[in-house]
Amino acid sequence: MRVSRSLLVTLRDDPAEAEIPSHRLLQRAGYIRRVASGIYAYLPLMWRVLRRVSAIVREEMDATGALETLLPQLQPAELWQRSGRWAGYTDGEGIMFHLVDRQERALGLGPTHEEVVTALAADLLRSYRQLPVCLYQIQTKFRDEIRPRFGLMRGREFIMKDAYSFHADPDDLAATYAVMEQAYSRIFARCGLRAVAVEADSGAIGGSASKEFMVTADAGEDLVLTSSDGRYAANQERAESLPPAAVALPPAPPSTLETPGQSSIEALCSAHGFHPSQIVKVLLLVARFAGGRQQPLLIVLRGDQELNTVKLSNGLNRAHGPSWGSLLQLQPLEPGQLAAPDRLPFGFVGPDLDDAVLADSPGLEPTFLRLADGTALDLERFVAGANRRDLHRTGLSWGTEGDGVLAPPPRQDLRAAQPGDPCCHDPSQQLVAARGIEVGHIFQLGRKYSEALDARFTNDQGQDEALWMGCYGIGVSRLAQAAVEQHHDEAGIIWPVAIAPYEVIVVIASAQDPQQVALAERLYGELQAAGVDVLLDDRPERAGVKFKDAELLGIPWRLVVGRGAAEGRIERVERASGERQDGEVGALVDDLLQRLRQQRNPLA
RNA sequence: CGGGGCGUAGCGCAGUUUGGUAGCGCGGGUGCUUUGGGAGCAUCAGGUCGCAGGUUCGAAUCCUGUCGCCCCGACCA
Repeated sequence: MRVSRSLLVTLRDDPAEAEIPSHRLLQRAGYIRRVASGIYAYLPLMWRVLRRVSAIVREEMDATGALETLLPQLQPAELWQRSGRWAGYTDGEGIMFHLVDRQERALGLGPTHEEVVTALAADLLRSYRQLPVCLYQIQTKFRDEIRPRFGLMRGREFIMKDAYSFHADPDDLAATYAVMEQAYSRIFARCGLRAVAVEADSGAIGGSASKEFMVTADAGEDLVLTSSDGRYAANQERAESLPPAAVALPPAPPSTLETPGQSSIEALCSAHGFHPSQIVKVLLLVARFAGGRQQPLLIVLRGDQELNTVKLSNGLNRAHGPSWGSLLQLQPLEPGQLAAPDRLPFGFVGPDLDDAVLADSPGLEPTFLRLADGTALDLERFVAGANRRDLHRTGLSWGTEGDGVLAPPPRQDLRAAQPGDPCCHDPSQQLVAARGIEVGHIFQLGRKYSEALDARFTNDQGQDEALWMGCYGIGVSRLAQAAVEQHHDEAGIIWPVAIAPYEVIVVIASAQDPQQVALAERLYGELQAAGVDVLLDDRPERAGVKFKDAELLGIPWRLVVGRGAAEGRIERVERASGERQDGEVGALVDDLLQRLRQQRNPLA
């Protein structure tokens, strides 16, 4: 392709709306344009990148035996009602775009395809002899994100590869899950990304085992915790760790403590010399369930620990979802929700707070659901609020009766793992925090969807049973931007060869010099004939402009035809290393072709 | 949804406090010079100042409403 004909529009200034480097660069170098919030046009250069990423994804998916399909984006509400997800995905802060057609039928734009693919499986799969099967597609997904941001990172319309596997038993599912994990590692490696697989929460999609693939980058929206020996990595939502040891509170009889205005752990510690682990803190929340129940929660944690809301939500769903409907929302209890806010001394609350503070509050259940993390329950003695303003108690303990003895709430794992915590697999290792961009997520779904949508097959015993399912996603457009986030410098993008829009750019230093033009044209033709994706910068610009653009675009190799053209000499510059070589055309090109063969597929 | 900010030429911005009929840089066209690291000079084109009401002799500027966009948070396969 000739640059003069390529609709290349680069910007000299950073676009005002872009915050992170990858978004700025993609916009500035003419790869994407915003059409509306979270909705982008992929310009010709970007489309080439996306096609190359897709090609790698296809090769690796095909290699696992998966079958490519294309499923509808417009989906009937009825399917989603059958899986039980319609309300959750469309009400309130649901993320599904939905509409009503001229016949008053409700439809949604697919944010994911479990329903459609499971309905198809129900129709097509009848016998264990057909299993396992894995279907995949590369297609645009729609999600009405609460806050789209960072360009393609969190868009409302984006390209995704999603795959769904069907199995006769859980072992076979686990085997395919392992194959997919391998395929994913290969895909990210081939795309030139440093990615780590981390244990993850399976979230709203449901299921048991789940892993996320994270591209490490400062702009990442997720916090990943890894052990320094590399044997453990997990999303913080899901991470497990050993709690750091508590500092024992010296034995003393129970007593009250004047704590004027000391409503935070820090204030308490600095005023009285406590260690945060000697204090028991109480969080008051309200959980809203699909059945309409608004349940006040009293959460007890050790003072140095933080609540992991994902663990709490999962626990609530498990214990109460069947009777109260699924958990919709978890929010702090606000004084405004109480009939008599004055009765509740926020900041001085202890685990034994009386349910009476909730009395007559409209909409709220009249009693707290009380839960305590093990770290708090394992304290022998502790400090806690006295349930009266400006007053705490010390020398408290857990038990059934006695002075200063509080009834322990039911135990549940609620604490968030933190950087610096000892690792479960080896207490001598500590967790280290890194930011990550989620580019892939694989799940063992189990039978959640097949049971809901009645996707059944006949097993080898002649019995009818629900299919076992897995699902596997890769954010294709997000992956492309994540690559930029990981590979750029001051001057612009530095594409890995495997996903670059073009592998080589031939720059004519002076388009007025017929000798330069002739040599560049010859070179351009030869490279094309050799199967190289090559750009020819034939614009009548000054050399400096073309060099800047080549760097901004991030083309891995630049061949400059300039002063040496008459002697058949050119300059070759590698974008990533900045390494320059002057030499005779033929030799430099031969060497380049060799390097390209290797760089196109680092795993080959 | 809560908090904050911004909508003025294709892009980046000034002008708004104190109302007087719109400007700068980049980019685009043309001509001359220049020609290996985002050139110089000259010249031209390009804006219903997001939109709708209102106040005023007069509104980019003041008031009301509305739409859009960005950031933080909540939220999120």
